[in-house]
Amino acid sequence: MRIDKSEDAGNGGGEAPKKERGHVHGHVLRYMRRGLMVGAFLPGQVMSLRKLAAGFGTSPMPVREVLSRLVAANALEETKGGSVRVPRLSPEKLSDLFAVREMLEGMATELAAKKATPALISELAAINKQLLVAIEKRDILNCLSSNQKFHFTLYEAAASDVLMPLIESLWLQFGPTMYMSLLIPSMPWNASDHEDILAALNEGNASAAKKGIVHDIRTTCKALLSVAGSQGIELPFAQGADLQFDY
Amino acid sequence: MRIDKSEDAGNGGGEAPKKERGHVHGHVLRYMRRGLMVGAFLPGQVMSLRKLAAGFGTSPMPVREVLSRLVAANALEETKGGSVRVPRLSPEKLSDLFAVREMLEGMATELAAKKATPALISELAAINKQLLVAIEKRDILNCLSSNQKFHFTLYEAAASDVLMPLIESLWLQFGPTMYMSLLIPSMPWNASDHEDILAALNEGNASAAKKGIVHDIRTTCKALLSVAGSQGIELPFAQGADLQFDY
DNA sequence: GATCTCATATTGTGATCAATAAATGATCTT
DNA sequence: AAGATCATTTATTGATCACAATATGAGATC
Repeated sequence: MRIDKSEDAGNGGGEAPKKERGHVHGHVLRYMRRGLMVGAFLPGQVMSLRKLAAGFGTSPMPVREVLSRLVAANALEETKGGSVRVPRLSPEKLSDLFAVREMLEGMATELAAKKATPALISELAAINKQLLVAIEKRDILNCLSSNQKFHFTLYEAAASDVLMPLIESLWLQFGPTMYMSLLIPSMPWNASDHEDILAALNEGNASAAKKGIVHDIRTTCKALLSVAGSQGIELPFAQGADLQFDY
Repeated sequence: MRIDKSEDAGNGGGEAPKKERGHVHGHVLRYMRRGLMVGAFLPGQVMSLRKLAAGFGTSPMPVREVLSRLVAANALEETKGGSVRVPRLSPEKLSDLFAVREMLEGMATELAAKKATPALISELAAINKQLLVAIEKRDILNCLSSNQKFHFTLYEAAASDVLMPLIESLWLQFGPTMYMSLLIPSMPWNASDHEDILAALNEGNASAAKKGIVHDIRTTCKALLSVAGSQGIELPFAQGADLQFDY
């Protein structure tokens, strides 16, 4: 069969729009997921199929599928009109979210600690060093990124393909709010719990590692709630409708 | 087979293609979710967009979106070719699944117990009565259905819109396997833990209620694993490719 | 000046189409 | 006769089209 795909190369004045089939939505999904965790999208922002498709250089169809999946993962919510937007979290929901995080990520940490290898620990230490640098420079993007990397490489070591998707769903949910909060000057940035966790992993003390993660999560939650209480979660943000694809 | 979502009847000799816009996929999604929990789909079964669309009397498009969401919720998995199928659970994954169930549903039960009203308790008691009847009659369908109803009305009382979706995701995952296992004669059917939970709720004893749920889940897990061990999870089933929409 | 109404534009939804890729079956060769 | 190759069929995927509902804005009315 194989009908000679041909005319991309030799075609001099190629008018062909270069069809390029094959699984675009995987790309888009990864991009959006990362974007949600790292602050490319803001709470309350509505996602437009056509705008996003234009941004990704594709048709609305793959984007529709991706948004659909993110809605299913509770990372996005749909309005009565069928549009999807980034949810705006109430302090209560944020609190619930972090309570569940403590359980799930605590469990993952415990499992991971029991399987921890020296290679894993040194990898985590390296990531934490990057995090410290990002904190030093007040670099929100790299701070979120390396913090996420630290947690997820740790949980990945638990090798539980049932815990992992649940944890990811939670991170997708609080991601945008987390980014918003880091914009506030009074928000404390620290990674002291990570040091404790590394120490616990070195000692092979699983329950101490778990305690460390739980403390880390609880501290973050308190910080988030305090800035939410002082300034209100709903900050006025100007860039509302526009996207930032350059990260 | 024809699902007949609404006014097919009134249309006399309707030649009109019956455009019927407006959110078909909600129907399909609810139907599929229930179907997964109640045994309409079997582990290993591959879902055909066209077949399903024909069954629902719609085009492949809304079905595609629904399947996409179910994949995102880990209720279905996609093959390398892009098809989606009902996952076949390994004993290890089943065990992991139920370990997480214990945590999440235990937490939900504890919260629910603290908010339990007499109305809720009597509702749960009524549902449990239906369950007992179903067990008596060895009616798999109503057994699964009322068991699911018992658990979910209990968890619903926790009023946590972060726990609920996670729990639903878990149920969607083990649903098909659960149905398979109930087909095995040696599988024990009982609802004794539910009685204990009702008693705990009546006493306002939250931790006892939690213990009851955890015990219920653990018992179910052991039963599932034992039949998996004796007969293997992968039973040969004939109806593989066909669907049963009539439940 | 505020509110209600209507027209416009933008959005999502569902259907159809073209094209790729996988699965299936048949034919040919060894 | 058994295995491999190739063609046919069927599957999903991405693009485009038509329609409906919603949101937005301007204009008129009270």
